[in-house]
Amino acid sequence: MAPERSAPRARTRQYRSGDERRIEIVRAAIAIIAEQGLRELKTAELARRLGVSEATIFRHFGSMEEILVAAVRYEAALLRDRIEAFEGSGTPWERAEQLVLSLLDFFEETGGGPIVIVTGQVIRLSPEIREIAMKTIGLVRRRLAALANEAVGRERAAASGEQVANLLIAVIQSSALRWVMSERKWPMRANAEGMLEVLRQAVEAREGGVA
Amino acid sequence: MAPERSAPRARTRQYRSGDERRIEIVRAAIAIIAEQGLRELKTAELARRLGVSEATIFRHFGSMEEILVAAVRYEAALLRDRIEAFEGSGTPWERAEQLVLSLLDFFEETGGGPIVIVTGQVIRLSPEIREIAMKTIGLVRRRLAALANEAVGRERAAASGEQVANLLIAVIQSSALRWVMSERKWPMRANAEGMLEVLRQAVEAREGGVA
DNA sequence: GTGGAATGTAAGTAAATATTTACTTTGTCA
DNA sequence: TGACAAAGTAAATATTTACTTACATTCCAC
Repeated sequence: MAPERSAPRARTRQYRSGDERRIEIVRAAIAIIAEQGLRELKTAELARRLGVSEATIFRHFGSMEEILVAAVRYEAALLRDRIEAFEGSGTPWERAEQLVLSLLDFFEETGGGPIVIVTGQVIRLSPEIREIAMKTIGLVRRRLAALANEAVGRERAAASGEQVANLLIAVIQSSALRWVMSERKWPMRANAEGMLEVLRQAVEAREGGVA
Repeated sequence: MAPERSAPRARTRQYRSGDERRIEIVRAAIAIIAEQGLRELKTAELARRLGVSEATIFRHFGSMEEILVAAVRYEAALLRDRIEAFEGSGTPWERAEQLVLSLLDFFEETGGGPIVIVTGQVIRLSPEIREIAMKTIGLVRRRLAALANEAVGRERAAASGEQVANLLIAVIQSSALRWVMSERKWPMRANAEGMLEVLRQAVEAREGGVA
């Protein structure tokens, strides 16, 4: 039968451990930012989503600012783990492509959370948050640059590998942005695959190259 | 000599025509978003920047929402004009490169305003704003796609020109994001030039191509 | 099973923010 | 010149928002 007319709160309190609750809060915060934008992140909205009172949120965090820092830390850690766990197979270029696509799949799996870091949406919240975000993007960049450098071949100037890595980051950011802007209708993976195909030709041109 | 200790308002009222004032307001709004992010856009901050009272703002706009819509419209129009005015010279590919760099220069000249459209920062404010922003990006994309298609050559599948255009958009977005994230230290133009050089090779590989 | 610690919340409060009101100053044009 | 419209504002008001307090419930170690 129908539950309640419009239960303002779950009838029975949902007790959680502090750690669990903090993670719930952090994930809800990221979800709101990813789905509705930073402006819509409010304590009331957070409480509503979790089905708890606003006071509960402040039992576990001292301020909104703390929630934001924890949220960005949390997403950054997820992203870092994903990158470090990545292996891939085949040629360096194939692995670079796989990494890009794997990250985009990851964005989609996790509801777009890491996108708020990768597209700089949170960067102006505080210097601390900025640093975490920048460090994380730097990590992605270095990983891609390593693969790109291998793919391009060592005889060429190292700079070109960096530029290919920049392009791969650009593909990630652009695909993510288009996904968000299209209200998640435009698939990131398909979007990226088309661009990667073009890039592959540049890399092959370099390999076969002038030399 | 020193003006006032900390004049809370200009001693003499600054009268403007309604049209002028509305443009001032709209530009200040965009400047705040571009420099400090959407969260920092407040009527008080807007009034402070313009040296007028908050009531003045509401004489010219019915609500904050209206200001936002007007601001996005305004920036979109600037961007559209810039694209339509663009000519360029040389081969189609050279002109495509020039257009990308010209847009980045434009972002910098105008204090980063159009970036809030191109990187989707305002897209979730309202359906109306979303539509304006999407339309504008679509315009950029089509212009680049036309040039890219010419550059790639007609004998190849039309899809590839589209993909090259997507990459050019990606270069624009990524360069702009990096500029914003670096607190405007990382130069957009230099960043993009490196990537364009790599892309050129892909296009040339296509031209000379398998055929 | 009990008592203290952890978790939860209803009902606040204070500050911030958008918006309105009632009134003043300035421009303009007949 | 004077009167009407347009622009400006100080001082409210209404609402939203982050955060607190005082108390209730649940967990868990003993």
